[in-house]
Amino acid sequence: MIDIKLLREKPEIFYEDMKRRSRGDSLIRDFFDIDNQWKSNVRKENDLRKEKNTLSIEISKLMKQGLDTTHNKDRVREINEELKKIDLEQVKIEEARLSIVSRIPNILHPSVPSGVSDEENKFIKFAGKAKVSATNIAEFRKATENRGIFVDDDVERISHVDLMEMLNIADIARAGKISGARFYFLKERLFKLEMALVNYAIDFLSQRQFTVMEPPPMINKRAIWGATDMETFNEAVYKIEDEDLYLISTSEHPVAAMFMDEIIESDELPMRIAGYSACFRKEAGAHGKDSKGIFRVHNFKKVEQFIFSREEDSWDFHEELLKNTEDLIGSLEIPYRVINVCTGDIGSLAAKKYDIEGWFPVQGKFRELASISNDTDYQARSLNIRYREKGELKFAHTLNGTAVASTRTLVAIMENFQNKGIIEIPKVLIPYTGFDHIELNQD
RNA sequence: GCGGGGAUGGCCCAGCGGUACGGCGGUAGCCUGCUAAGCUAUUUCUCAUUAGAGAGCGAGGGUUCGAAUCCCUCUCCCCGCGCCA
Repeated sequence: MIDIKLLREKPEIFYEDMKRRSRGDSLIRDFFDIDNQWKSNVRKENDLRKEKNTLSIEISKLMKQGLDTTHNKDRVREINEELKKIDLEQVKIEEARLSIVSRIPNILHPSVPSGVSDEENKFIKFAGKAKVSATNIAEFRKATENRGIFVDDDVERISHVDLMEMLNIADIARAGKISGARFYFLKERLFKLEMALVNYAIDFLSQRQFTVMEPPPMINKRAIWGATDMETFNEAVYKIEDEDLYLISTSEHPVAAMFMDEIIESDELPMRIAGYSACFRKEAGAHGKDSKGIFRVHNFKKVEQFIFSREEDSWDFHEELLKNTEDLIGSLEIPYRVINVCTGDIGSLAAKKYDIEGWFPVQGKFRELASISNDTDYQARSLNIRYREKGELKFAHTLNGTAVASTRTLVAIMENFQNKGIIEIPKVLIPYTGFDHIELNQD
């Protein structure tokens, strides 16, 4: 949530921000309309309550003297009627105001590029060496602004969907039978590779000062509303029937909400936390997209980096998170590019967001593998997470970034590391898998 | 699931129908050669910002002229019992 005080004091900041997002003024103007109504009601209520309090004290005095109090009591009853009316109105106004305020996005960092769609995300860098087939070279060059390093790919590559079937390492059809589309059974070495990826990422972050943990996979409404934005909530979040519980779509949410309503001593900051969890996503807005295989699924595993920081440090930590994920994906030998996500694609929580997109040689394009955001104080304000510095309470800054997302990274490995019908294992993972390739599963 | 206890400003804690007690910590000032101690004021949110006013005692209802206090519903925590991977 944004800072209402700041909005009242410096509305021009928000008008300017909405302009950069090409979203128009109406949301901000609606806020002031309704906020003025709210203020005028508060004044009315305060006046009435003042009169009521005065009368109440008088009643107590009159009673002690044994005098008549009916006149005062009648007036208080009248006031109560009036208060009830205004209060009813005020509840509605507050609801409406909250729904407006919660739709006002975070204030963007100046370095966020302006743009309407993901087409205008800004290329930052490329790393690795991509295998690019002749038909995809133009696309690759464009996507890396001619700075991508690649070799001509003469190997005949097949999609991860076909590869999984050929090697008998996943069962999508039976998952469909019992659960529906976008579910999967992972079998044998592909399953072990997933476990290896997760364990590798956990060890990787342990060595970089992260406290590793597994959070609850379901959280209540207050926590999820505080941690997420409406878009994610509507498109991703599953609700548990008859319970105040929601399945998490990322461990970012329980980890962020972990310190809800708490005050952190400033010498405990920064707190680096790595959360590992299953992630459940409805994928409501993705009908027809990536409908085959395990690229886009309702459930996957993810290791997520999270940092609570002081307000003045968060931009440094944003770069640190990016570097961690780059080092991690780089160590897996997956070629990738980093982009600075533009105003039209960034969503409402983040003040700035980097995406790391891996090169998928079969699809012939870069696809998102990781997303690294600085939410500044926006998420912490909704969750009421503060820290104390020299006796002053401030909202913490929160940052999050993917370390590794299981299924998508598996697809990246399957597309990049297939070799004459087998899948080679990235070197750093071999100590975790105990094997160096995946061949036909005979079971 | 059953019984008992609890939730009060940043923290601790009193109040148990008549304007929220006190301590600790924080901040500002005074005092002191310095430090410590001591003294004074202040400490949440909202409206108005000049004086001032209102709200707030886990959440939501109710009774009452008046509720932290009484009644109902719910949430979470602690202790015991039961069940359980």
